[in-house]
Amino acid sequence: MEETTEGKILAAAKEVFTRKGFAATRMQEIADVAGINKGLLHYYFRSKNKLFHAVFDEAFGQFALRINEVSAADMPLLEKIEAFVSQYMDTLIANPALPSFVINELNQKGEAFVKDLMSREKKPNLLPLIGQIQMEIQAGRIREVNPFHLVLNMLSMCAFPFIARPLFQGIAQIDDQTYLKLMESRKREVIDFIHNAIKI
Amino acid sequence: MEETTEGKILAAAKEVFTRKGFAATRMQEIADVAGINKGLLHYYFRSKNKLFHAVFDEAFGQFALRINEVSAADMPLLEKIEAFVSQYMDTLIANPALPSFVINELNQKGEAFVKDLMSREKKPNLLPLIGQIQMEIQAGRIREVNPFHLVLNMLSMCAFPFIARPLFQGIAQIDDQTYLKLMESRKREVIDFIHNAIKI
DNA sequence: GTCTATAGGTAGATAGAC
DNA sequence: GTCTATCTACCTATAGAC
Repeated sequence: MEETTEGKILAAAKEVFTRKGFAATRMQEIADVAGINKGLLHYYFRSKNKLFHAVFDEAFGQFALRINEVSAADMPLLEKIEAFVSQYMDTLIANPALPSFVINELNQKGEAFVKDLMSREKKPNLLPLIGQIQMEIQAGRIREVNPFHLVLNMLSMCAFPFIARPLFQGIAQIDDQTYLKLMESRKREVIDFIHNAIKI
Repeated sequence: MEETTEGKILAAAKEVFTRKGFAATRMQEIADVAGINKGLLHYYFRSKNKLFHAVFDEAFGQFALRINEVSAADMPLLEKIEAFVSQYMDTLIANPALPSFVINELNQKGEAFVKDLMSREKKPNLLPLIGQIQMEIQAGRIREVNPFHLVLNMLSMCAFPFIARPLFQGIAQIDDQTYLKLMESRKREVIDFIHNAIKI
């Protein structure tokens, strides 16, 4: 992020909002992390809600963009799955707290919030990928799976380990660094898992 | 839940805490849902924190119990996977908001909270299941997969669709009932997916 | 046990000096 | 643009009547 005050605020807000969620976040803490005065937050972003939306919309837009790029790419299916898992997990390794942030807020803000989000330009579109899966099935090149569930499986295996990270780290008794290394090796594991699950 | 005042409070607290999370929950709303006076909440459970722990510990205990039952059961692996997916998803269909509640709070309460939780009697134990997977691999009865990741895959595919439910419902534009029906048919799909992924 | 009233503290937002 | 001081509202928790 830039060195401008606005940039420092956005970076700090992203850090605190993603870690604590909207309701538990205090404007004071954002100001402290940014190293500036609390009043400045309101000078740049009139309210907590507006600041939150600046952070959330950017995160969600990035998520949608990444999904759509791969979904609509001109690539053989198996390659596409490999590219998706690899790229998506790299993004998550770089921003481990992001998926739980997005999903928590979607859960808590209610239906109207989601409806509004899906009426934007930058919404995720999985139809190209689902269509491609259907074609591969009809051509007899992969096993007959439900395309919706296949996509859901792929997203689940990529994202869930990051969302449920405290749980698994707690169960397995491992530290942050070890967990992230596990996620690194996980990419290959998930790709192979999916390939074996759908091959004829 | 019982018809006693304490029972009504616990039921209401579970409903509101799971829907809004700890920070966004108001004691007043719990009292309203329970149909009682706000002061009574403090009479029965001294503080918001204590009331929260009563709800959370119960939910987490149930989760751990279910995991451990299947993990340690005396069953062939493929049967065990089938039983786990089927039973676990049934629980989630009956309590769709529970996993995101547990996981959100684990994310937000910090490391000390998780450490404390894992030092209890009722912690989840996946070692028996992982050991059994290792034995099957050594016996050459399933493909060589990383046991940790296999278990993670299974849990991910079961739980993630419920945690990310608003997202997928928004993307797919379907209502609550349709989504739950999709989850019903998903059980078979996930079981087959795993079997194909690990078979020789 | 159950209610009303209120204390005490905190957080978002604003006003105004510099 | 940036800071200090403060207003206002809300929320947890308690005190006390019934």
